[in-house]
Amino acid sequence: MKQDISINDVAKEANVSIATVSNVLNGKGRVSGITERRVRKVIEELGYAPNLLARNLKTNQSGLIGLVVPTVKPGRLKDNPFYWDLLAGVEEAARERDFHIILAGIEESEETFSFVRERQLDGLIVVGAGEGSTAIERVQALDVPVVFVDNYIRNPKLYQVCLDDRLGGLLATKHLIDKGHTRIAVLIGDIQMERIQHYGVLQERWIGYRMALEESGIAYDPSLMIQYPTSVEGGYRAAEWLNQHDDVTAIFSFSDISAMGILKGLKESGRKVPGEVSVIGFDDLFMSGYTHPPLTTVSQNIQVKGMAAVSLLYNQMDRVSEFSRKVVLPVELMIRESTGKAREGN
Amino acid sequence: MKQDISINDVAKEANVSIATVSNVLNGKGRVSGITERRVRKVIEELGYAPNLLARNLKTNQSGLIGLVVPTVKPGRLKDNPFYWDLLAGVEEAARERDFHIILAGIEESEETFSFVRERQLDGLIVVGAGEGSTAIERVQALDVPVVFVDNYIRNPKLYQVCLDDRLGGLLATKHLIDKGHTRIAVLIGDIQMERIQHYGVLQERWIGYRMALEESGIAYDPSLMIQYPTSVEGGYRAAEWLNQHDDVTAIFSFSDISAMGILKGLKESGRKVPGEVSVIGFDDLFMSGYTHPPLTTVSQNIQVKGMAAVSLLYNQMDRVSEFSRKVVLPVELMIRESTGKAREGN
DNA sequence: TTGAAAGCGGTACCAC
DNA sequence: GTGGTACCGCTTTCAA
Repeated sequence: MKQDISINDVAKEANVSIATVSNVLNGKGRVSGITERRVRKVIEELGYAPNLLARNLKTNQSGLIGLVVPTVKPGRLKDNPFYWDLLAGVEEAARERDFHIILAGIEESEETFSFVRERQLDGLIVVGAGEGSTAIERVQALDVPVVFVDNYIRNPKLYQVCLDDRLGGLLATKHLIDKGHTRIAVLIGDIQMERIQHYGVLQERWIGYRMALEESGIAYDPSLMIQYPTSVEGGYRAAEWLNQHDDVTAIFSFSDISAMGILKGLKESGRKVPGEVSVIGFDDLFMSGYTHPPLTTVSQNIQVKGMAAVSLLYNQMDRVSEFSRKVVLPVELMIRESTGKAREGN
Repeated sequence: MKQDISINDVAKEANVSIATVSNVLNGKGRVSGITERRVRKVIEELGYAPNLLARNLKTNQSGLIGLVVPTVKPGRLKDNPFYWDLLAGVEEAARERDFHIILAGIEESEETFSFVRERQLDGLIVVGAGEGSTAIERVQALDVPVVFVDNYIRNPKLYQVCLDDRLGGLLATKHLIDKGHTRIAVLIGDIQMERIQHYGVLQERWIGYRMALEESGIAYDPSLMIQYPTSVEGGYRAAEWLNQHDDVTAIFSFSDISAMGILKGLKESGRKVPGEVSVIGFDDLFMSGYTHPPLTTVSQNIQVKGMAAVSLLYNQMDRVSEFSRKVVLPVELMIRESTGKAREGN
């Protein structure tokens, strides 16, 4: 490790005190133009860079924002390209104020979030923790600015950014109904329906789904809720389910990832999309326009989501008073080719 | 901000000195079992967590690994799901030794990497900097453990992890030739061919391509090198190019991302894949099995790549002597449905 | 086995 | 305008 040049070296070289060097560094205090120039020159020459650890120790800020994303297996980040876009948005917004992003995969159930305090993080963005989980309390106990992304938490004190999921669910379902579908399955995720209120995102989409049915006078049928995981594999299995339920002509997958599994499974069974079954997803991932057939889905701008989260964090740090602590981002129906008219004769 | 409990508070509460607390924390020095128990109890009660900023300031280590990924537009991370997988691998490996990942998008040309020294990063993983770029020298000047991912740098002193790109190029091309193709275009990326030696990854794949041609006695035709960007958009434009070059029956895209653009473009022009044109990619991204048609491609395990990079970093930190500083990961041909027999009659 | 004290590299207050 | 200096919270000699 190369020995670092410290503020002392600069001060010595420039024949000033470290206080003065610190002043020119931070533009605080009064420093004469002449001195400032000299100091800057020395800084340049020596290639001095301040040690943020020291600065932060003193100021008690780290300039670090933690991004907490869920893991699947212990220690393995969830395999979803979604997160990269989110991260990109977060990074971009953080960079504007010279924050850096520290990334941590968290196993919801057990993790302690101790690194937040240990590293003196200035803010935390938590993605997708269920309301049931104790993670939320634990995070709040940290007493650090936090923004929750894609959580539905019934607490107006909390800063959150989420989607208009309900509208998304409504739009998607309506679209299917418009195409003549009445038996519409939902790949809802690996949850028990009794506990759906703990999964806000899913619940909202589900409510939207039900609203659409209701508007059209179609009865809600709980047996149409497929409780497989929101993953490619889960989608694949959902395709099998569809094969055994021939009266079902359409399926609404609550994520594009699993919709892709559905598409794949259906294809392997030789069933036509949308000829025999219509498939609609949610997310509009980068690749969703490239599946076979291109996936009809509910679109969201994930990158903007990341930026919104950081912005909310800044509000907290700046103690900006706000109208609402909750940012709801819009959704849009993206009609492509995986949905079509319902088959005749049911 | 909640006022933090410091080591002083613990010491006071436990009636010991801070040195003793420090000792039990780090398992160093000698501490009697009875004292240790008492201290631990207090730590527990107070919910004390050590301030890493302070510790790191003292020890001159940060427990942080920087992951540097390229940006496209100023401040915008490159939109490629590839990176998420890489990150997942890095995070997983880092976590094993309680390192955290700090993420930074870098605009190759100008960025100073000053944050590496400012934050006292313990290691750096740099993804995809071209040999031409000065980034490499600048990084080395930092004098911190560095691993380069997907760079080809002809410097055996450097730690690198990369793929057997040449073999990948060879395999892909051979596969096409076996199917009877002789006019095989390459979507090589947005570069000038004279400067290809600055883009090691591309160059290696390209060499593999040429080797395959040579083995089969097919002449290399420079006019078949399409110099559009390695992006969906670039691929889309490449499809237009293909439309104007009817004698070309196959295209080898140096990334799956751009292959998807090709597929899309071809489809919109009503051209059949692989009936009229065969398309082969490189990467085997998560979604490549879900395109239409499923993409034949050269497969790599990106997550393992990330883990390998961290492992190489550890070697440096531990001053482990190694056989080679370069890890070459294997590739595998993944034959799916976007490649087929060449059209009759040329 | 334990504790006092000297830093690590900065910031910021206060005196000059 | 500038400099002296007391911390920030921890690790680490070195004595006791």
